[in-house]
Amino acid sequence: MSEVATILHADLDAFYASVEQMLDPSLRGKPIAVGGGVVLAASYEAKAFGVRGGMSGRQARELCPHLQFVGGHYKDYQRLGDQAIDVLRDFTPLIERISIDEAFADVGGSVHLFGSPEHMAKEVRRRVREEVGLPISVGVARTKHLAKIASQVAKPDGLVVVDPETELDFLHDLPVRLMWGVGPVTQERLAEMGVQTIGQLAETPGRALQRLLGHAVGGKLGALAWNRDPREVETYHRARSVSAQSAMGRKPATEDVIGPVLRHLADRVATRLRAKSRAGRTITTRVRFTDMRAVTRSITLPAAVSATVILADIAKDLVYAALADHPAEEEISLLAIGVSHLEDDAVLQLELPFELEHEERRPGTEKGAARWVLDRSVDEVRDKFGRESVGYGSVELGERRSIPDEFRELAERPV
DNA sequence: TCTGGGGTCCTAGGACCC
DNA sequence: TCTGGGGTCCTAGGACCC
Repeated sequence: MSEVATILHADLDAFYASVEQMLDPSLRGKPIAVGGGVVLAASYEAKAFGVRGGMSGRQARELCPHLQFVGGHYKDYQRLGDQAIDVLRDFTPLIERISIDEAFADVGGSVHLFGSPEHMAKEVRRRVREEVGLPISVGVARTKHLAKIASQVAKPDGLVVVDPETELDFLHDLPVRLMWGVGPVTQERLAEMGVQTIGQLAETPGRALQRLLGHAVGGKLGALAWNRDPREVETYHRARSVSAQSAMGRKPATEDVIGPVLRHLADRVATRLRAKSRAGRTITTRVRFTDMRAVTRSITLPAAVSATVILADIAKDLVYAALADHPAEEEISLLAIGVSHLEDDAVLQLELPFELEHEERRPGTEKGAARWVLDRSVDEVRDKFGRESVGYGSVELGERRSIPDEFRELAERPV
């Protein structure tokens, strides 16, 4: 086992809110939130009032009457997030980006160039502050799990280095909620057993944990509590599914609502699949009712699909199947489409001359091919003239969506 | 004036095959 | 006729992450 702490976890603080405060100095020092109906990010001044991400706008305003909601500069989020991670890249190519504002780095091979990991962490923080203008917290430790916890402990705008000699002292007094994989439900289940800290978790017999939390979760948490984390920094990652969803507040479950929304979602998902030269065999839809209960329906096809119209047609069948099983529900609050079981799309990669050979793989045969050709030309026009130049579903929607499409793209991971 | 959006992984039961 | 076990795939639902 490596005895040196070489893993960095860097995490921009209150990211969207910090960007807004950087761009508009009049917002600095004030409680602000990015979002509207729901809080996407809150500044530390707002967090002091108990405002948290994911909270409804109304609830946030009750907690913090002077809370100021600011519009999202979505393009800037992407640009500045990239810029901050690029600072990390100056120290090592071994970067695992987890999201727009967060990444692991293994600097073990860079010590002879740049000095100790702690020194590099300080440099990263200094440069991100000076060159990007944003606060970033960094944890340094021997494992990813410890580094991630360390950066959380370091927030806001701090640095925590976990000495390999004192790892268990660091870990065992912390609440279990800080562990990767412990959410509200698991925290509550553990609390019922009297387990509040990671140290108490480590003292709990593995069998009891697995009985309470299931084989996988119980085993994983037990290992982490005993400070065994075998994970390495992974620089390459491929998506296993692609999905899109649309919350609708409260709408009647009728064709004039469902049709346009599903076509729009299918368009988003299928366009992204084709851009990655991928297609998927399993189509999943989700319908959420007004009381927040949700049902899913899925089907696995013999061949992978990426054509917009085919996806929309299948999704529609699945949604109506779900609704047929819940005849009492007259209103819905969300629709979603997902595609998984992804494959590289040979047709797309080889282009037209080889298309006929592969046609039989696609449901609908020659119709499928014709749709694919149409979809590709739409993709090309949009590449040249912008997404809105060709409408599909979105035009019919004819209303402003609460979350702009640019923001949705931010959640995308590299292919 | 309402609870966003995009992902990963796990579990459990059933179908089907050997 | 009843009885067994193992493996794989599919479907529905959940917990969790950012």
